[in-house]
Amino acid sequence: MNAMNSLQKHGFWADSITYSELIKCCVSRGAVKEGKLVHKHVCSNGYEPKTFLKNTLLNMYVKFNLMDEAKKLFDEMPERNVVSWTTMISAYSNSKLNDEALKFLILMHREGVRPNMFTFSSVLRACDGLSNLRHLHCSIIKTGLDSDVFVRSALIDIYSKSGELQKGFRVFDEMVTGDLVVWNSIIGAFAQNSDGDEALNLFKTMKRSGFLANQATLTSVLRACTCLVLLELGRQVHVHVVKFERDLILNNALLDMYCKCGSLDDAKAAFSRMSERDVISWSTMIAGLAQNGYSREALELFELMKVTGPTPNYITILGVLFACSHAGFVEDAWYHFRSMKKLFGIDPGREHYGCMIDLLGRAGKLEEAIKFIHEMECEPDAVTWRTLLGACRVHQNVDLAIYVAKQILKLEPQDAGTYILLSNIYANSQRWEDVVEVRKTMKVQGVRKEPGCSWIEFNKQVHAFVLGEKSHPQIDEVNRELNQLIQRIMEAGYIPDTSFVLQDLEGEQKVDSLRYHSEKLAIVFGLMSLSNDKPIRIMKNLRICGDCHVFAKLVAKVEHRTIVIRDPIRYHHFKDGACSCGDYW
DNA sequence: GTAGGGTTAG
Repeated sequence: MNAMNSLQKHGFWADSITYSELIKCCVSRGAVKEGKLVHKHVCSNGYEPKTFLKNTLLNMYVKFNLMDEAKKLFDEMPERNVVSWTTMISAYSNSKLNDEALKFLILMHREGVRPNMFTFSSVLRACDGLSNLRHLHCSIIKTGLDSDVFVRSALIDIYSKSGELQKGFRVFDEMVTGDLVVWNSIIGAFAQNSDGDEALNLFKTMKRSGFLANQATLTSVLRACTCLVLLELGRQVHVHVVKFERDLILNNALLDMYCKCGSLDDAKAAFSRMSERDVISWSTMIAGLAQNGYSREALELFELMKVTGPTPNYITILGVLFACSHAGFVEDAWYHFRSMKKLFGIDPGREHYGCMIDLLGRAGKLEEAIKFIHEMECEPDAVTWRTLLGACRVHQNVDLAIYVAKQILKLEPQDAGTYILLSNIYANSQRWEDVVEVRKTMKVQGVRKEPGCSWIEFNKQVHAFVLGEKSHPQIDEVNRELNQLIQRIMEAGYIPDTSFVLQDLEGEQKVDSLRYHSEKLAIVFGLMSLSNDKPIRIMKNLRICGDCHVFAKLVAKVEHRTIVIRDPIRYHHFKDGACSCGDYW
C-alpha cells in the first residue's frame, strides 16, 4: 500500500503490471480494504484497464469470497478470455455451486472461447451426475487435454467420487507420465472406496516408480490400514508421519487408525500430542473411546470439548449417543439428544434416531423404541429396523423380531442375515412350513449367506479363517489345539451355549459348527503364534455370537492373555475373564 | 491472471 501511496503522491500512474503486483500482494495478505482501493485507483485511471488486469481483479474478489463483486465485474467486462471464464468457473466449483459452474462452461462455449486444461480441471470438480461427466470426458479427449496431469487427477477423483472407481482406474492406467498428485488421486480413490488392499498395492508401485510420499499419500495409506485393521503397518506409517507433524488432516487419520485398530493407548497419545485439534480430531477420539468400550471416558471428553474445544457437529453428537447406547446410559442419551438442537443448533438426523432406538432397545425398552420410531421425523429405513432387530435378539422377543424382520425384507429383499435369523426363529418354534417358505424366497431372490470370517495379523501377513473352509495351511494343527483348549476351559466352567434362538444375527449358528466358529480358530492361531506378552487382535466380518463371547472371556482368564476382537460395529477387549463391553453388545 | 490429491458417521 505504501508503494501505491507514494506512486500517487508523486503523480505517477502505475502501469498494468505494477497494479497487478499490488493486487497479488493484497490477495496474499488477505487485505480486502486495500484491494478495493487499488480497484478504485485503477478505474480512476481514465482509460479502460486491459483484460489481463481485470482478470487479476476478478481473481482478487473470488479469493476474498466476494462473489457479488466478482460477478458484477465479470458482467461489465467488454472482453472475456479463457482466464476470465475459468476464474469464475473455479470459484463456483469451490463454492459447490455446480449448476452455475456447468452453466458458465456452456456460456463460454457460446461466446466462442475455448476451454483449456485449467478450465477442465476446475469444472470437473463441479461435475455431479454421470451423464455430465461422460460428456465432459469426451470433450476433454477431443481437445487432447486428457494427457494433462491436472485434468487427469481431477478425472480420477471425480470418477471415484461418483462411484465409478474402475473408470477412474482406467484413466490412471492409460497414463504415460504422471506426477505425485495423480498417484495420490488413485491411491485415495481406492482407500476411500474401502479397497485398502489395492490402495496399498498402488502405494508400493508408486514407491517403486521413484515417488516420495507426501501428506496426502500418507493420509490415504493410513486410511487403507484403518479399513484393513492393519495396526502393525499403521505403526510403520506413523514413523513417516512424524516428518509432517503439523499436518492436521494427516494427524486425524493417524488418530482414527489407532482408534479403529483398537489401540487406545496409542490413540490417546496421538491425540494429546497434536499441536492443533479440530472438530474431526475430537469427534474421532470420542467415537473411538465409545467403540472400544470406554463410554464414560467418551462422555467426559465431550464435556471437556464443550468447555475448551471446537463446536461439536452432527458427527460428534453421533459419537456421544453411540457411547451412551453401548453402555446403557439412558438418561445421558436423552439429555444429549434433547439438547443438541438448543446447544449447538443441530437437528437430529436419521442416525441420531438410530442411536436412540439402539439405546432403548438394548435397555429392554422395546415398546418405547417402537413408539420412538413412529415419532421420527423421517421414514424408518432398513438400518433403523435392523437396529430394533438387534434389540429383539438380545431380549429374545420372538414376535416382534418376526414383525421387524419382515419390515427389513420389504425394504431390502437381499439381506441374507435377516433371512437366516427369521428362518432360525421359525425353526425354533417348530414352524417348519415357514422355514421352507423363507428358504424358498432366498433361493428365488438369489440370496446367499456370507460365511463367518475372522482374520489376524502375524509376521506382516493376514491369516484368515473362514467357517467351513480348510484353506489355512495350519488348519489341522489349529483344530487339534482348539479341542485341547476347549477341554482346558471346560474345567474352568465353559459350557458350549447351544441355545441359538436369536443368538446369531447373521449366520454361523449350526450347533455342530459352533465349535469351529472362525473367531475361535483365529484365537487359537493367535495363542500358537504370538508371544505371551502380545495381545491377540482379531477382526471379523460378522458380529460375535454369545458362545464365542463366553469362550473368549474364559480363554483370556485361563491362558492369561489379552484378546481384542473387532466386529463390524465395535471392539471387545477381553482380559481376566471379563469383556470391556460388560456383556452388553 | 485461471487448475488437480488427503481426515470423523453411514
